[in-house]
Amino acid sequence: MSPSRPAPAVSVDIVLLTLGDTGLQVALHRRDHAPCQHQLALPGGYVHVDEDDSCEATAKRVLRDKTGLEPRYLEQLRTFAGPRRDPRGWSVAVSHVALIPLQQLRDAGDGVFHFYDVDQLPELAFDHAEQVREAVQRVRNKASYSTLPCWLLPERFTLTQLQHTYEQIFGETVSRGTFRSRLGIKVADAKPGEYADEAALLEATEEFLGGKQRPARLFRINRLSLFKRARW
Amino acid sequence: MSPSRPAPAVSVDIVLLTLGDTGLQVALHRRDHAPCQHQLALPGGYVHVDEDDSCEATAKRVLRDKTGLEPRYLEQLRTFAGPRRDPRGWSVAVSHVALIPLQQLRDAGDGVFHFYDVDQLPELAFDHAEQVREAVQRVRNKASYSTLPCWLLPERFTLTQLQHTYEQIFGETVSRGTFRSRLGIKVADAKPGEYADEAALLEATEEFLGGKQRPARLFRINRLSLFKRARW
DNA sequence: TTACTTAGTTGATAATTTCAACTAACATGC
DNA sequence: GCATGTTAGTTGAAATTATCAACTAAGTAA
Repeated sequence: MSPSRPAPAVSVDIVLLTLGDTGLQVALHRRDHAPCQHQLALPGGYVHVDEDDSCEATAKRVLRDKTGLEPRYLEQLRTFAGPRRDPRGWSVAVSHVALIPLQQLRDAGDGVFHFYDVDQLPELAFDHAEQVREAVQRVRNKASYSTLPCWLLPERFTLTQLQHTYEQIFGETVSRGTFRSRLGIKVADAKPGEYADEAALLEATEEFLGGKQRPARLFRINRLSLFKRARW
Repeated sequence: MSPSRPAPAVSVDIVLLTLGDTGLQVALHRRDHAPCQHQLALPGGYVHVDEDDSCEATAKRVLRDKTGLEPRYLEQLRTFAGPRRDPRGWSVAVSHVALIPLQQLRDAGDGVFHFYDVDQLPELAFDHAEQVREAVQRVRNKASYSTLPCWLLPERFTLTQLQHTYEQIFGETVSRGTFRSRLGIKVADAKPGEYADEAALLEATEEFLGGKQRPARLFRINRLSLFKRARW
């Protein structure tokens, strides 16, 4: 039983976000071909049914081809579909959010993407502006109750760096005490060899980032953790 | 520029949940045709590109055709895709969650669906069991911080009915005081004509459900509201 | 009128959050 | 060495918020 009507085209789009000096930025490229030629657009591509095992696999392949990188954080955002989002007709775009630290993108060489502040978006092709808006909303919301912002930093980072990341995502300062208690960090309580207690959402390493003051402990994260929420 | 490879088939699946005596139940039907003939499956169907304006529209059409109903709550869950979920090859299923009160389903006539407790799922066709698991997880999680359970009740309901709904979703009792303060309900504080104050997440009506005791005020909901969360 | 049942409110207590002040660890310059 | 500056990390008292048992309210039934 195959569908009796024309199947819509299926593509995968990626809202690749990173943290620049001015806050969250999105990676865009200028389209070479019609439709929407010369317009700014999200990276994306068609599913290769002979090659890709899932839409996430398609997203990873597209990013690998464009940047040589594999994002440490990648999640499906939502599927955008309809008759009018692409002038060629009914289409389906499985949209994803990827987070990659800016330094990693710089190290991988550039020229492929232009980065734009998510709060000052230029005109975009297709429904890509809507995809970016939803992605940013998702990231801001998730940042408010989870350790998601860690994926915008290098693998090891200090608590102050992480706090600044949260502040840049929210666009407002957060209290240092509140921030640390939210993460459950109590370095000193830990027994030798384990520097994060039960409640800690980050993994403490033995390394320190020594600058021109007291060195700060470097932390690491393995999986997304959620902040404690009210019970019933 | 059309894709140079075969396009995967795109369908829409719906995890239709309702509240039975024993808790959350999912609507399943037995498949008439191959593949997975005679197996239990979620309602779903192919996108009609000449008819549907979006995947939500496809979902609504499928539900209308099967039940004659339009769900008051419908949201996209996630898109499931890959080469192995359907024996016919690479496929894409845009999965949705729909909530409909049991009474409404009963009134609409039945026979189409069988209802199964979500915690005692039988074997399902394709990856439908995974879709149900994710949908239930989403609903349970969202119930913990929002008024989502309201959509499992008739349009007007009492606070006690709503509390029982939360309890059935969670599978545990909740304190009446905690429950009411979470919803910001303070009926008496309201000025004449408005029975819900600023903080209230429900809209109070002027009607009461009189049983064999003190009548309970009926409430209504217009949009999903989120409980207050910790500030930064 | 009394007893019973469920609806709705209240407020003292318990738990949690917040933040300013404190201590710690380094560098630098005298 | 030692004072000073700067950032890291901790502490705990005060402020806020959550919780639940006890109370009041409004109906039915006998």
